[in-house]
Amino acid sequence: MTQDWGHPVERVYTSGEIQTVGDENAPQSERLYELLSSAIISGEIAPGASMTEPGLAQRYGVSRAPVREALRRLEERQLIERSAYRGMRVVELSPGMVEELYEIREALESLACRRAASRVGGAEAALLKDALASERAYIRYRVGGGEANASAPTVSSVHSVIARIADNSELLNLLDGAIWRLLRAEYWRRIKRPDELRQSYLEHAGIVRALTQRDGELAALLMQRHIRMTFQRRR
Amino acid sequence: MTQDWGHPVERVYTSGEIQTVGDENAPQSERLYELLSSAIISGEIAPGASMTEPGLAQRYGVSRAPVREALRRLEERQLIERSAYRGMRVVELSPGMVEELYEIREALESLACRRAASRVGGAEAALLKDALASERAYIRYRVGGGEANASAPTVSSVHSVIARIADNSELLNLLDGAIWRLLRAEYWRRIKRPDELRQSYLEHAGIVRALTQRDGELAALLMQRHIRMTFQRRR
DNA sequence: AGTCACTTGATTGTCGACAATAAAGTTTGG
DNA sequence: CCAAACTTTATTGTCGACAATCAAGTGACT
Repeated sequence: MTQDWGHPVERVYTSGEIQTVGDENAPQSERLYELLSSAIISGEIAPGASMTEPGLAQRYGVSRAPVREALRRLEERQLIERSAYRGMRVVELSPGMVEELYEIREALESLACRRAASRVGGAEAALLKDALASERAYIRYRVGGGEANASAPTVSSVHSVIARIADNSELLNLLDGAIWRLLRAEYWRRIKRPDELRQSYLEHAGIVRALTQRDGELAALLMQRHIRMTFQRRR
Repeated sequence: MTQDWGHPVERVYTSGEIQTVGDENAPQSERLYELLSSAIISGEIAPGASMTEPGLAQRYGVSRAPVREALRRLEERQLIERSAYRGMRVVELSPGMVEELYEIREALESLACRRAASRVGGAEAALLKDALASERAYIRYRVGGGEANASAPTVSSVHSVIARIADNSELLNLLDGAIWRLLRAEYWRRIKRPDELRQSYLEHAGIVRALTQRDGELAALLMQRHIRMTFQRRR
């Protein structure tokens, strides 16, 4: 259940269920949905890239029906947008939208902190410390010259753990949706900057400290500041 | 562009575009999506009600393809949930989930207030006052014995106006999604209680006052309190 | 009677084909 | 040479049919 911040294929805030990655007998439409969304998030399919139903159907060797369903779901998630009868393209996040998303994250993740603080027991504290530890390990690996590819150690995100401890499934959903879209813009930028990761780690550590002391207000404040800082650090 | 809080068919927070209600040459899947979602929100299709693709297809006189697409979108919006190969049913909001949604509204709508306050000019102040006025008119109508049906005066929601002034399309989207689901549970309860509407109006007025004075922090605080109160007032 | 395997039934997943639509390209008239 | 109407072409919207899948009902066996 270690979800990773680092790998584009995975969702950041997933609910607690076990996600069988290579679900063999999953419907094609589901497979396509996963495939396309990770391709979009990872940037493999560039923002603004146009795609057509027949094209995708042929590329993935299925008929148009499952393609359409996957596309409808992506559209509802606002990862793609259709212009009637003339293809559809991956939505581009304007700088303004990215700022909006960061603002929303501030609000929602502070809320998550407030909720989480009152729910932190021994087990939860351990989870938080684990997350920090794996983040440390990841930074060591990167600083040691390790590349940011699939073989990198898994980083279970502090954000993800907090959201789960907050135990608000609706909040989890929203964060999942919002962050998912951010990821696409942020993943590649972050991954190339060990110094930023380290600074981020320090802020995470502060938040975790506040949480283990069950100081929700402080944790929320630190989280808000952390997200704002993360936004400002993006050059 | 007067969006109403009162009528189940409409979405509460809609973005600025003009919504041609009876879009004649819209795809069937779109029509079905609108139809089903308003039916679900208005309670016409009860929570927990199960429905099948062939059933819906026959009922609305179309094939299964558009039905499936509409259902996939509803599923992505989490208005319905599927249990594999055994029908699908309208999701029921547990009391816990309703509380979660209210909490999220607190966070997001306070944010909307903070943003809106710094953007309030003459035009925006007028919009806010209009919203209050139409709310007053609606209450007068209800108190005067008017029934809560389609012929009731339109209430343009203060919440909706604020969200639009906040000018954050992502925020608008999230509120739309979250509130949409709340509506279903809240609409019929609220509509039957003029006293609650009146109390709500007073709180709205306070928020608007703070906004027109461009006091974002106060407006945010009042909004948070208002939403919490609304939650607590639900018996 | 209880339990297990099988059959049945209904529903979902997927496919290929056809109609509808709108954009791009072509022709024709001024 | 330009513009407007027409044709072409690619794409989307919709349909009916078939295969896959699972739940429930049926019957045989202990």
